[in-house]
Amino acid sequence: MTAPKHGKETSGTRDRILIEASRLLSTNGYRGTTTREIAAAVGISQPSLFFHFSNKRAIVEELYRRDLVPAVAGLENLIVAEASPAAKLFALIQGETTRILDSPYDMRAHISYEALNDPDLAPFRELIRQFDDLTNLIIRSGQESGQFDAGDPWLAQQMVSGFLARANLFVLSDEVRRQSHPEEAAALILRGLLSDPTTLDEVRSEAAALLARYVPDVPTPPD
Amino acid sequence: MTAPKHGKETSGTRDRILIEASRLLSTNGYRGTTTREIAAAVGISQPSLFFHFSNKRAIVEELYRRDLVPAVAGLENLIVAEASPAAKLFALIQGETTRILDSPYDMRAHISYEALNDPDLAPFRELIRQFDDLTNLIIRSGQESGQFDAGDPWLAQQMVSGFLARANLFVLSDEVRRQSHPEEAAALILRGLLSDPTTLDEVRSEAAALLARYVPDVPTPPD
DNA sequence: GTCTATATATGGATAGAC
DNA sequence: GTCTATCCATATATAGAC
Repeated sequence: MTAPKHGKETSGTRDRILIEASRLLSTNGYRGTTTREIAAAVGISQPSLFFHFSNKRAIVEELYRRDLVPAVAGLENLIVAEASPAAKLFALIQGETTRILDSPYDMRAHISYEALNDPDLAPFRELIRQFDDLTNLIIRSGQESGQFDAGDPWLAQQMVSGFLARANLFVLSDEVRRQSHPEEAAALILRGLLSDPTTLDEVRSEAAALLARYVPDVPTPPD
Repeated sequence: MTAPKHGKETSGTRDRILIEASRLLSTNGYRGTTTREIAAAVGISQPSLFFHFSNKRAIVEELYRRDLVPAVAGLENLIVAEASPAAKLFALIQGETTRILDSPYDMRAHISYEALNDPDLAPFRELIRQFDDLTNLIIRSGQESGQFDAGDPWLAQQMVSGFLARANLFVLSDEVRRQSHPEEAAALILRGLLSDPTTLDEVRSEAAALLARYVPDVPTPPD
């Protein structure tokens, strides 16, 4: 298993497989991406893939693990923090957008859930559901406290999740500004939700403090 | 070609193929959906598909044509209408969401663009780009007139497009309310954009008049 | 308009050498 | 850790009967 001492540098080839696979999977879909294509992109022969991963599904599994586990962990950290719902939601949108933009993997694929249709990947579909539920929870508590306008919390959650899913597409664009866009996106959505939009600046600074908490641990893959 | 007299009732089997194919394509992706599966869902043998469509790609082509052509046509109608940018954007979000919810086809697939990766489907990718550009145009003109807050128009457009793409996913949910949600979604986004949120009700009624215009023609497929 | 039979290609994964 | 050769399953599409 060549366990690394310093937490980084897992294998080299293995990481390159994940990166190239994420791009191909996002572009051509799960069954549309062949192991030959992945191998060619990495620069090894097709059977060599199976030294690093037991099968094609295992590659996707690892990608979703690296993408979703930190996302849910970060959101859980936000939930339990001491802050107003608006600040939590602001930090969620800003933090998630930043995380997506900084990720070495191209996770556009997860927008469509196509790869997740495999029954073996059901646990990850469950993680997405959990993420959506927690987002919903923040919105509802904001509505109950009066900080958010009344309205269907489900719809507001779809708006947030829809934007975050879209953020995975930003990797394709040269228009994205890593520095300002995550915060601007959060402000745009919060303005739509806040009962009193003039409180946006308070929310923003409260969220800035919270964001320190939104630094998910990098999980150690068991494979 | 058995040209229909009354505009409806194209073929029967052909329509059923499109409906079942849209579901399967959205669930399993383009290359993940086999012609055998589609045929089985329709209740015919696999080779019988090729009587109605020359090949698998032609099915996807027709689906995207039926989905995207009305969408762009409706948006173009809105653009040339006499109304404020905010009213146009409101009508766009409400109208598009309604159209998506009413569509007989499950177009979740187009969220990921996966099927569109085929070079032969490039024209439809172009249509999506056009739709996004027109949306961007409305937002920019609203910012220039001062009706919308300053901010990156690209980001605001991504928010709108992200939500509309997400709306394709609503077919999976039993939480969606066809009547109220399209309008509520439009209001939520507009509140985030308007310089003066108190004008939302004026915008809403201006949009209601516009929506009559947002009734795209059903295109006659050439195939 | 739908069927059975089948040609032909391509994909995931293994065996075993180096 | 990577290679070549190869097995076996599955996919699209065609041929031709009914």
